[in-house]
Amino acid sequence: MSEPEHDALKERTRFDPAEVEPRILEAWLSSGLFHPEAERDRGDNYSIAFPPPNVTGDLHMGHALQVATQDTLIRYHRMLGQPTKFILGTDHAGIGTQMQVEKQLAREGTTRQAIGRDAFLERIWAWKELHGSNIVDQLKRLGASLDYSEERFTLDEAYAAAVMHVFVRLFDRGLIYRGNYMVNWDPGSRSAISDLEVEEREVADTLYSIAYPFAEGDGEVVVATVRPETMLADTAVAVHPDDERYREYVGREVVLPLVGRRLRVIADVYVKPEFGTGVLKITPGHDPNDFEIGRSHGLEELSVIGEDGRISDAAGPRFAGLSIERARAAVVAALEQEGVLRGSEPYTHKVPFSHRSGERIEPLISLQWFMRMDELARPAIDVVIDGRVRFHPEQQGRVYREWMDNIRPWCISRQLWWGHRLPVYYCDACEETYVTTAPPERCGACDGRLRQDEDVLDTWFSSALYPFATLGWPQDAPELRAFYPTDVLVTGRDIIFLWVARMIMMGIEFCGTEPFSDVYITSIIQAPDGRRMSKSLGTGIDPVEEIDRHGADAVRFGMLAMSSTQDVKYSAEKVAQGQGLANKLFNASRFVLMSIDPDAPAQARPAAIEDRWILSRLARIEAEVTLRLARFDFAHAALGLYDFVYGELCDWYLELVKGRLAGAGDDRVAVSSTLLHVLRETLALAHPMIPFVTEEVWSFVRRPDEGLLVGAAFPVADEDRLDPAAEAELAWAIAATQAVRGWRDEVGIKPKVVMPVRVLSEGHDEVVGLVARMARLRLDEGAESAACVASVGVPGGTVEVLAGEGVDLGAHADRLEKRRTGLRAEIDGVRRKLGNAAFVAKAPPAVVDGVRERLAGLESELEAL
RNA sequence: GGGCGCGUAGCUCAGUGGGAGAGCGCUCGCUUCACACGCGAGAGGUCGCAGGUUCGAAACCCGCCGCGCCCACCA
Repeated sequence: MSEPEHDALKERTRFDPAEVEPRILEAWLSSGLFHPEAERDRGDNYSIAFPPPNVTGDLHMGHALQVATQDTLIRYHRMLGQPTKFILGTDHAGIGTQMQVEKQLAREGTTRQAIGRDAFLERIWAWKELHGSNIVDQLKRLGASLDYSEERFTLDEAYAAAVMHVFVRLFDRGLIYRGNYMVNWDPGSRSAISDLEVEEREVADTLYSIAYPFAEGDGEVVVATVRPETMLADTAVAVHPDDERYREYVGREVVLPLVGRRLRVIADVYVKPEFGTGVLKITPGHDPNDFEIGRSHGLEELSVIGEDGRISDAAGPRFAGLSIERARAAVVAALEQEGVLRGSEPYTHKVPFSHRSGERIEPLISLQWFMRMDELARPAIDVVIDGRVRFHPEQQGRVYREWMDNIRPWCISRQLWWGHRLPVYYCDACEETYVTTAPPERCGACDGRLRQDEDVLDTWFSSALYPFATLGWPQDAPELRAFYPTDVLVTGRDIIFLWVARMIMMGIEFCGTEPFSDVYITSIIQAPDGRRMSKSLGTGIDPVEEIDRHGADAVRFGMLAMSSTQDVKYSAEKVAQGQGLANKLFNASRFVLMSIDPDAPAQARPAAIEDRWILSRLARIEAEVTLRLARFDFAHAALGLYDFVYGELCDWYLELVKGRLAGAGDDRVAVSSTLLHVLRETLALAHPMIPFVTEEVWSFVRRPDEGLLVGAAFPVADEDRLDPAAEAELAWAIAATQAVRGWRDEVGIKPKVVMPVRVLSEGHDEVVGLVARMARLRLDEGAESAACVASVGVPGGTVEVLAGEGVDLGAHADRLEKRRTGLRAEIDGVRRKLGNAAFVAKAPPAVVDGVRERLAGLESELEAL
């Protein structure tokens, strides 16, 4: 380090993320290290496909957590020397994006229908250009080492071609088909949505009882319903076949009130005799269960609710055009008037709502495109069973299998404009349909004009191809060969079915192999009060604001420390802890750089017991972090690092060697060498987790021939440096230091006073000097020189305090007595344990010996007092 | 209805068979020549409740109480 550098560093008493981060980021980006060349085959290459954020969205805490974990893995593997690719892409997010732009249009007093499909799509693309780069800037601020040079978008030409290719192939295989089925209709987005986009909410409704008179006029049956308005589309009434009460009714006819239609009484095992009256009205057009029953009995399927969520003309002039709520009130009033309303009671139950628009789902029969999933699911279940895909935590694999075992057809068409339009063409003149990526100009059968299907695909259909469509599939691209399959997929629990399962199915189907070997499921970050983090609730916390406040390293560390196998509340304290670590590491580094011999090489040169100790501890933390990362245990990796830096490196080692650094001669060179070595290893060890501060400090400690830390080697634990003897000695020294400090504090001896003492403790000659330094003691070997005025118990011995200046003993008698009482209680407990014959006989000898040793230690301390 | 998870210091959470821990907060002391976003020392816990297994349980088993999440077609 040059003198000006040295002086500049001296002034920087705090780590300033706002000043450092842009500089470091720029260095990384221009280094080209985020972009691996795809020149080799898969081999030991390492890749992760970052879950594509919505293109017009903002970074949220879930992203911050995912960046922290994935980028830690990516940086770690890059430092292991593996060609490493962190795949970047954004998602067009069909419904979400379209609805945002529709809202914008609404503010302008127009609609997408009014401006037309082409103009509308232009508007969305313009919107995307405006907002799309935002998310990438935010990812950079977190330090995500994504391959920014190859950013993908799910509507890119090449990506879209992959989607079309998949659709046609699955159609040709007979897995994709078109048909009239009951779907979840979202009146908000005016589109069908899949089962997975529906959420159930508790709603307080009313359960109405309605009498349906027999056609012959001899009595009635009473049905119960929470949706009286759907009675207008009833086409049957059902009872359970074994229900004695109604057996004779089966086959008879009732008259539908208000409408006058005759309905057959049918028998079906679906009906629960114990619910309500045991008679169920059947509305195949507006209820999923009734739809199934209707199909199996060949019932007519009537529809009285339109795609706008209002009563349609089919219901007749009396109710047509009414909203569901008003229609319900009107129907109930009419039923009452007709004298067939038999009762009503409050009823709370679960009702489906659209996850996207928040509106209540209308089950409707609709002509849609579906995909049969059972055939694709089978091999995707197998790869999880035989361990080729491993879930972390494991139980998520069971959740996955449970869902896959019961998988149902997927409604893949959406009545939207923003997305991949179906490669399906209909002939205007005849019945011909073409499903192809290369449609002919005109119909091959009748030469009629072709018209493309209006619908687009569910966004998740394209997302399912993400790990290979981003790498150039279906072309035989070098990137695909080099980086598919990817290694780990990191995402939240909420999209295991929506995304993870479908990627596994599609990866196996189209690439012949599962798209990743490990699935790490992250926590869902909740607001500090335990509620969901969301903008609408006002509980959201913006990761970028947190970066502004605490720095990117702090946010990353906090996220890693928070990460868990279950949902976690956002912890500002963990982020602050990360900020503390970054600052601590920075300042410790300043101290090292300003104190060491400038000519000392970075190498382990232990010249004293504390050197052997820190090298041993370093080897242990290196092994631990490595193990934790391999197990996706980020919290313990981060917190273990924190403990090492604070609890061992800074609190003890730096303090222990200050005297030697202030000295001269070869020992100063030796300790400087070791210190520099330990610092460099620590920086490299910490870099994957807190990259900015470590890269910044690295610029001061790297050799002229070395590049950025991001491209340096990850440290390997040196087992030869493990030194249990040195660890035991330092453990004693630390305990002794703390005992003496505690005593001094209690008795009120001023911190500056150097207290004369005599240490009576066998076998710690190598470290008593260290205790003296740390506890401000003067070791008085001349035993006769001063009188012993007090004694302090330390493990396995005692420290006699001698008379001296500043040694004013006040309340120490109390303290000693307190300590004695505590010791006696502890000794009693341990003796009782040893007196238990069963314990001595049955417990492992090592445990018994350990307890005996502990007793001996406690006894000698008590005796010393 | 089925499944999963959680109840440990004031708060947020580690610890999963042998001496109750961390961060934050709190108290006391310290302008110690890296850091006051600091350093040192402390206080604070019937480990949800009740049984069981074991020489030994915060941890393993059973039950109960409380909280959360996921899945599921009872109108």
